[in-house]
Amino acid sequence: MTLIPHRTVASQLAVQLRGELAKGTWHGWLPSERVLSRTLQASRNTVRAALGQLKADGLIEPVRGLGNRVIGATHSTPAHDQAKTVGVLIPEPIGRLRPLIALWIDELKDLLVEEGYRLRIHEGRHYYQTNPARALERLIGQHPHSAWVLTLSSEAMQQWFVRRGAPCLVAGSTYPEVTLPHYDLDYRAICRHGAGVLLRLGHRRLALLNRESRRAGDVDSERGFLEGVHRSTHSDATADIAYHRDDVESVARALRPLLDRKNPPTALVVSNSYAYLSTASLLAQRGLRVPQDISLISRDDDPFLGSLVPAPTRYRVDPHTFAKKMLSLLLQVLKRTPALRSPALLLPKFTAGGSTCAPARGEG
Amino acid sequence: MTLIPHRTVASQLAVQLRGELAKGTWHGWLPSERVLSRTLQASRNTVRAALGQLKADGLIEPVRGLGNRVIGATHSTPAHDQAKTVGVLIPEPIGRLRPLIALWIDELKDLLVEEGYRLRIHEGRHYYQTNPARALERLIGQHPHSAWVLTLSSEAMQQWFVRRGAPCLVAGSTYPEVTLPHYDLDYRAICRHGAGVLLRLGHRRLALLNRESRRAGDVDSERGFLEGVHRSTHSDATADIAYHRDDVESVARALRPLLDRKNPPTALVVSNSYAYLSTASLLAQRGLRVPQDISLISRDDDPFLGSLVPAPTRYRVDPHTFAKKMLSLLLQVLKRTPALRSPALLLPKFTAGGSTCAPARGEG
DNA sequence: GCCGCTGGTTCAACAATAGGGCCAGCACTC
DNA sequence: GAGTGCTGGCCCTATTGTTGAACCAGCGGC
Repeated sequence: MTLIPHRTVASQLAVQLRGELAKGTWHGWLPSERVLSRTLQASRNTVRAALGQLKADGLIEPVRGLGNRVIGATHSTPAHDQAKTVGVLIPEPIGRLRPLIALWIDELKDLLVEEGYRLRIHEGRHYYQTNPARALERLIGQHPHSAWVLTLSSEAMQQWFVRRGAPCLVAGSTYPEVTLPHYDLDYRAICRHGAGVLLRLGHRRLALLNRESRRAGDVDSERGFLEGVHRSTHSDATADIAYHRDDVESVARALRPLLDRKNPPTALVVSNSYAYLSTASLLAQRGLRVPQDISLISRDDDPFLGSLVPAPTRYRVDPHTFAKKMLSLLLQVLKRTPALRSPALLLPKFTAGGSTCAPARGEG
Repeated sequence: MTLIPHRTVASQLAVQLRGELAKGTWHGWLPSERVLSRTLQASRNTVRAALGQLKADGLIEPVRGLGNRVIGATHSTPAHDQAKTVGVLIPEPIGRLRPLIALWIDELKDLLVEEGYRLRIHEGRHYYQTNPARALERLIGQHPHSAWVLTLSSEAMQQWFVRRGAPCLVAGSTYPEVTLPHYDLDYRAICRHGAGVLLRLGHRRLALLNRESRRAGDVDSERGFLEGVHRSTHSDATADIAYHRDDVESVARALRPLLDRKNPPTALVVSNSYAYLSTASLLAQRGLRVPQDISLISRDDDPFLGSLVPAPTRYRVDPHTFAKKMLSLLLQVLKRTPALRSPALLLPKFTAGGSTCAPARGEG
């Protein structure tokens, strides 16, 4: 079973118009949009959406007051028979990424196949270094994909793609002043909410175990967490932040000074579910019990968290909905639909687990 | 210029479905509306609208509780230009499978695309029930794939495929007297080796926390584990076996009687890395420390195990090599190469971690 | 200046679709 | 016989695509 590719009327019209252009139906100028709207029996808005795609392909050039000029068929539309591929940048082998990320990338791959595109995964730490220009320049020179998807992207990467003007979609948050289309979880809201949950339970010494990488989502997490604590009605509440690098050792290093204090925090919010695993097992090694001695919230979700005891209080995401949204945005990038405004962020569903409870008496 | 006739998605789907019916794609019953909705990537409402048109044409007849029956058209000319697709059977949504399994399936999918085949994933508990004949018959009637890949397959499934003679490859071990091509890890050798490692460390009361499902690989695990203990030079060594169902509660139920004994085991081998997570956190809840109080070995590997402290002693597999081997076997099945004898099993690499040590004095 | 045409932009109203939930009927397991 | 999990049938709401209209700025001819 093969899927029908272009479902919207606008896309169907674009296909049809492309065909007419190729046949040489019109010389010099296209019929006016109002005329096309009548003959094609579609509203002018819809016709304009179709014409927008042709314009993006360089087939026509609209001139205000005159009409849509047919661009010389000198080049046989190389943009059209270009290999329809999309590149995805990831920092690590897909097997080392969090399963949830692998899941939505996988699903996006399937969805793109149905649209006639192929997804190629490019993995490499060097794209994520402080000055990735060389590596990226070489990459997109070697792999002429129709568009790029950036996961876990750094600020330098995002800025490079803006400067370079290569069609791209950020899977994650963008940095201030970076105007790329993007889609992400609302980490700010998540961490603000998490702080509120812990405060309501009676905790007053909170800490966020955040990632050191300073990615946009992590910065947002930090902001949200601090907002949640400081804008609360509990002026005696304190918020600490410690940083890890996703590996066991760095989590241990981040955790140690917090726990060695005279008054250690009674509740932690942990970024990255791998780090949650490390945290939970490190606490167990120190003889601390979750949640009696310390409450835990996982900012991120992953299937394996469901096998832990107690079940982590966390924010659950459906990789399917994420992939669908990424697809629709990606198609906008690919078809260069003009009105590409990044949509609202995804707010995952809070799931109370057994890893949180009120602090021990005298501790709050 | 000709107008495009069917603009709504529902009409397009109706046209497409009519074509499939005429081709004789389906025998007896259409795929369920929910499945069609997924494969056609349209909402069930839209699919139902399309099916309504077919029903009005008398092509299908919906039966509540059963499905949409194909009327007449006893097309005995199926699969003329059969789509080159391969079906994979999995018991649960791919997101709930172990990440390592998802990884090799994903990689196999990519490899098959290069060979011109498409991989379709069919998920459902009912294919794994005690008598799956009905569900399987219906499945392969609805989805005429060129070959099938069985993961986590039960004995009844394997026997059904043998009887039915459908081209198929078992990703896993086969049961005795089932002569299907297959490829798997050598669980018997793994568990025999694991028992030997623990015995050499000085443990004498060992236990295997095995899966209840009695899948071929689990049966092999049990045999290998018992061999490892009983054929050792330590005649005082004991081997217990407890069963879990992959979920937290059943792991807890399996663990409790073992640990409540007067002389609980000092070392465990755990099947399924999710169960390893559950075990580790349940032990922590009881105040038992790994490895000082009890040693753990994970029979299975998965990326998230690397985030645990202490690092689990385990047997590591590379999903890439597994996928490559699966591809070559699958191509033999697809091309019906006569000499198809299943190759040697894959023996993963033993990796000593921090979760095993010699038993406490007086315990061994 | 006027007019009538062109594309560019915005808007509210509407229809199609997506994505749920809930129900009754059927087959299988326990 | 109770329980589970599938099926189609039906309902609801949110989102999205589409419509049809308005108004603007630019161009050419009168």
